[in-house]
Amino acid sequence: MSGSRWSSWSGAWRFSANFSPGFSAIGCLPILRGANSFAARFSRKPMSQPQTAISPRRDEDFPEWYQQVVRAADLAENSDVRGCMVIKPWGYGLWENMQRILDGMFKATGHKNAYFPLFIPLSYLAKEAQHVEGFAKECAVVTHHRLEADGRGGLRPAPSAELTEPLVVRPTSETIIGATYAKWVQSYRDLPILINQWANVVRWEMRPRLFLRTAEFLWQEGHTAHETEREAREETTRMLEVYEKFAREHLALPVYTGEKSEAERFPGAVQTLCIEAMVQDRKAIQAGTSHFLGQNFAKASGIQFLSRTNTQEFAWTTSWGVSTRLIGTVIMAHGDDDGVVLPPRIAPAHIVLLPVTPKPETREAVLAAVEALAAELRARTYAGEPIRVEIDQRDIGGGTKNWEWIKKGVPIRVELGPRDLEKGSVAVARRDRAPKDKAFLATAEFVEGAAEMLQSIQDGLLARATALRDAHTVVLDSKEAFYAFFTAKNSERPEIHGGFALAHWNGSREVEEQIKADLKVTIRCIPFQGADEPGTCIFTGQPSRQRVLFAKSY
RNA sequence: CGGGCUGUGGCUCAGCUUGGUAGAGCGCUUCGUUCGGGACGAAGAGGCCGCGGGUUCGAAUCCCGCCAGCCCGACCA
Repeated sequence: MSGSRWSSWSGAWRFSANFSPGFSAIGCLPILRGANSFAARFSRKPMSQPQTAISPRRDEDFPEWYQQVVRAADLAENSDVRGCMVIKPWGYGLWENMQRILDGMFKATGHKNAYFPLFIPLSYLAKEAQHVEGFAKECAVVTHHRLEADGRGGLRPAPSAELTEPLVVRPTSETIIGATYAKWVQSYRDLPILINQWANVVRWEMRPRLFLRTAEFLWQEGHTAHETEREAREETTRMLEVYEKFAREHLALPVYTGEKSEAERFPGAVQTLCIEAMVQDRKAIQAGTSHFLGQNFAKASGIQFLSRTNTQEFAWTTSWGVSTRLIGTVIMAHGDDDGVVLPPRIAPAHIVLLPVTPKPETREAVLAAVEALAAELRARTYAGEPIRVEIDQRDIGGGTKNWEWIKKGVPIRVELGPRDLEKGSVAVARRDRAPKDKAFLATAEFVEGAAEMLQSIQDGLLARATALRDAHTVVLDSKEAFYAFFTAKNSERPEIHGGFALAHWNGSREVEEQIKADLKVTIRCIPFQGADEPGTCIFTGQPSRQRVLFAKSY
C-alpha cells in the first residue's frame, strides 16, 4: 500500500535484530510486532499501519476480525439479497471438500443420496406440534405462482395467481420426507431407509453473519427410518460419531460430544445429540447435530408398517446434519491475525507455487520449472488424494501475491526463482509458521516430504486447537466461581473471557433460563464422557447425576 | 416486531448545521522506475449524491412521504 508502511516493516526488522540477533522468525514474531508498534509511534503516519494482515486483531475485536478475514481470504461476500451470501470459489472449494469427504463417510455407513422438494406445503409443517412452534417464526413463504405488470413499469405477484395453499421454503425437510417415507413403507421389510440429501435451506434469520447465520445456507440432512427404537438410537449415535471423526481428522477440531438439554433440543426430537467446538474467543459453536426423533414424525406423517408379528407399527426415525457453518467454525478455530489458516485435508489447494521472475531472460526457465514441479507434486498423494497444486503466475508484485495466499490460508507456499533453479532448491513457507519463516529445501527433498509436511500442519492445528480448548475448559464447583468465570472485566467492551465450564446442574429448565438471562450462558451439552460422577447442583444445592458443559455460544 | 443510526464512484467515507448542480483515501486502467517481500511516480476512467414530491432563481445540503440497509434487544445450524 504505502511506502511508509514497508519502510516501517524493514525498520522493525532492524530494530528487533539489534536486540535479538539469534531469534528464529517464529520466536521473533511477537517482538517484531511490538517493535513495529514502538517504531510506529515515531514515524510520520503513526496509526495508519496495520501490524498484521488482518485488522483488527483477534484480541482487539473478534467479531470484526472474523468479518475482515472472510473478506480478505475471498471466501464469501454479502449479496444484494438481505441475509444471503455469495460463496466465492475459495470458500465453495472448502465446502466441496467437506462434502466429498462426508459423502464418502455416509456411503460407508450405508446411506444413499436423494433429493426432495424445496417447497413444503404449509399443512405438512403444521403436522408436528413441537415442530410448528420451533419453525413458525422464521420461514419464507411462497404465496403466488405468477407475476404480472404492475402498471408502473414494474412487476407484482398476480392477485389471480394466489396459491390455494402457501408453500414454505424448506427450513428443514423432516415433514416432506416423512410424507414420502409414509408412501414407501408398508412392511418391516422396507426398513431401514437410509437416505441423505445435500441441499439448501432457508431460515429467515434476523441477524445474519457470513457462514455462521445466513437466511439461506447449504447443508446435508440425513433422514432415516427404522423398525425398532434400538436401531434408530444406534443410527443417531453412529452419525454423531461420524461427525466427531470428521471434525477431528479433517477439520482439526476437537469437539465435545453429548446430548442437548430439553431447552436446546431440536423441535420435535426426543433426543438431540451434538458436537460442540470451541473457537478462539472461547465461545462454543454447535458444529453438527444428530436427532433421535422417536415416533413423533412417523405419527405425524403416518410412516407405518406391518411388523414381523403382523401388527401395525410406527417407524422410528432420525435426522442429522452439518452445514456451511462448519466453514465459519474452521475460520474462527484456526485463523490468526494474518488471515485464514486451513487444515490441509479440506484446503482447496494444498500448495501454491509462486514463480519469481525478476528478469525477463530467466522467466521462461522459471515458469517451466514451476510447471514441472507442479506435475511432480500432483502425481503424489496426500490423505489418499492427489496433492492439490495451484500456480499463481499473475503479473502482480511478489509481496502482494504472497500475502494474498497467506490471507487465504493455503497450507504451503513455495517460491521458485532463478537462484533456486541454479541451486536446485525451493523456498518453502508453511501457513502454521510466521509469514517470513522460509525454509530452503532441495527440490527433490521437498517433493518427497510434501505429504508429510501437510500432515504435520494438519496435526499441528489439531494440537493447537486442543490445547486452546483444554486451557479454557474448567471444572467449577460454586455459583460464585461460575458467575466470575463468565463475567468480563470490561463490561463496556467485553474482552475475550470465559470458556467451557463443567458444572453440576439439577436438570431443571428454570436454572437454565436464569443462567441464560444473567450471563447469556447455555448448556451446550450433557457430555457422554468424562463428567459422569454424581454431585451437587451449584445453583440449587440439589443432587446432580453428572456435570454438564456450559458456555456462551454462537 | 420494539429502540437508535445511516443511505454520496467498486469499497470506506468527507461535504449537509451557514443551499451556488461533487471531493478524499483505497481499488481499477495506461506508461515509466522498481520487484526473492504486502513498492514508487505520472497520467486517466468511473457518480443524474436511495426513491418520490415540496420550498427556492438555484437542493447532496432545507421540508414532507416512501424504500432500503446497519447497530442494540427477542429468535436461531
